[in-house]
Amino acid sequence: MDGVPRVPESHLAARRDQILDAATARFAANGFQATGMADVIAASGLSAGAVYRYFRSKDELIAAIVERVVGAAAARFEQLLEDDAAPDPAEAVAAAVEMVAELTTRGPVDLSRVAVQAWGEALRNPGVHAVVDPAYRTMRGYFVEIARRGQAAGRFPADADPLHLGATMMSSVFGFVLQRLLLGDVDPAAYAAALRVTWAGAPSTTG
Amino acid sequence: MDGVPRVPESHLAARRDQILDAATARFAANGFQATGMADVIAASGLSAGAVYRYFRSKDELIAAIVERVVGAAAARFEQLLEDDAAPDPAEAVAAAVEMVAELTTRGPVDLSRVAVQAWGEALRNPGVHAVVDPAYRTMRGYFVEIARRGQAAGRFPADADPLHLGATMMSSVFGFVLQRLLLGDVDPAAYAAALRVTWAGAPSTTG
DNA sequence: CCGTCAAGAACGGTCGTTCGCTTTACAGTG
DNA sequence: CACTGTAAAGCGAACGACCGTTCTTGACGG
Repeated sequence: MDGVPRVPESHLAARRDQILDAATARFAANGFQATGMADVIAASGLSAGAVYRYFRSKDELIAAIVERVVGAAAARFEQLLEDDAAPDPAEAVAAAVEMVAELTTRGPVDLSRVAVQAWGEALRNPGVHAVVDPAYRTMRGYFVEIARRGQAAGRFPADADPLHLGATMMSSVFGFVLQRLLLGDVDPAAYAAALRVTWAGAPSTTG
Repeated sequence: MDGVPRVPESHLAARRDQILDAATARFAANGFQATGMADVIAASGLSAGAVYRYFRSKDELIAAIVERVVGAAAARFEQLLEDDAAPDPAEAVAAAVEMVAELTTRGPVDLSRVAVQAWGEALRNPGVHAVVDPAYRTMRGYFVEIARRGQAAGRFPADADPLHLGATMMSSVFGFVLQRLLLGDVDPAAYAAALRVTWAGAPSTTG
């Protein structure tokens, strides 16, 4: 019945990535809403029909891109926890910032620009929020765990709230990304060094 | 000859504010680009022609709104500096977060939602960036000054970079705003308390 | 020769903005 | 204080452009 003329699945995935890469570049440059599908389609090198074969709507394309960007970052943080190393809070925050800086700027497009656009989009687009929320919760969960261990080691008061301690660590990452993009004069290494200074003050039982 | 029919200037300003208030509410709810002028016009209770009498374009309206929101916050930070009090870095950061939390949520619309939208918009709209950049530079300047005084008081190493120390403090504010909106489980008082814990560790020469 | 993939013209709808008209409110006048 | 001239203030239908999406058509491989 089916004459099944199938293109190798790897080629389909490559096409999908081709669209995602092109759309990521355009969205990073011009935001989600201000970028038209015609722009994305032209950048992808394909046709409108082809793009709509792989993504049913612009919203689905946006969600897929946000998922790829914040999902990759969340995966890195999860890996840090599974490695089961127990760095100082100071070291954990500084290393996380350096990791995010490297992760977002290694490719041809600055993925942190997409992340900032995703923040705004998540406030109005439930589909994007549903992607962003668990990803950032995972990342913050890493810091919350670091905070708990810090409490166990006597670096933080035992009665402090680990969730909010973790939230302040998470802020160091968000704030770095934002200030680097908006103000342009924040250097990853210098920022990480400053973090090590400000977080190093807490008393430690191990040294 | 001229019957100069002038409406009192206060009435003109009131109309302008009426438009700004309505547009702020719509933009806070739906973002700048995804909100149409028709939506703004309907919310303002005026007509298209009237709105376009006070603002020459949507971009000008957006810039005016962003200016009002981030400008008000920047003014508060400038005032803190002029008061010439020299709080601990810990106290300065915690108080700043509580001030921003109160400032953005006191009115009928959450202004921090507009701020997050402005971050994304500033990445693609030079006019918005030109408004956002100096405002946030002013706010960070407050923290940089706090960092300098902290160094003078021996709370930070003398060879640390005050700009990046200030940047990490600024991150505490950005990160609070973002996590409260995206994750929804960050409490201002508890977050400020956590900040006081984590920043209190640095050695002090005065106590 | 069937089914898949890609192409791109075309679609209805919505966008930001304009413009000609009406209404409003005040200064001058007697 | 009533009247009137005049320009600002307001209105809203209408505009061209562009939006995201669909659909017809053709090419190609099994």
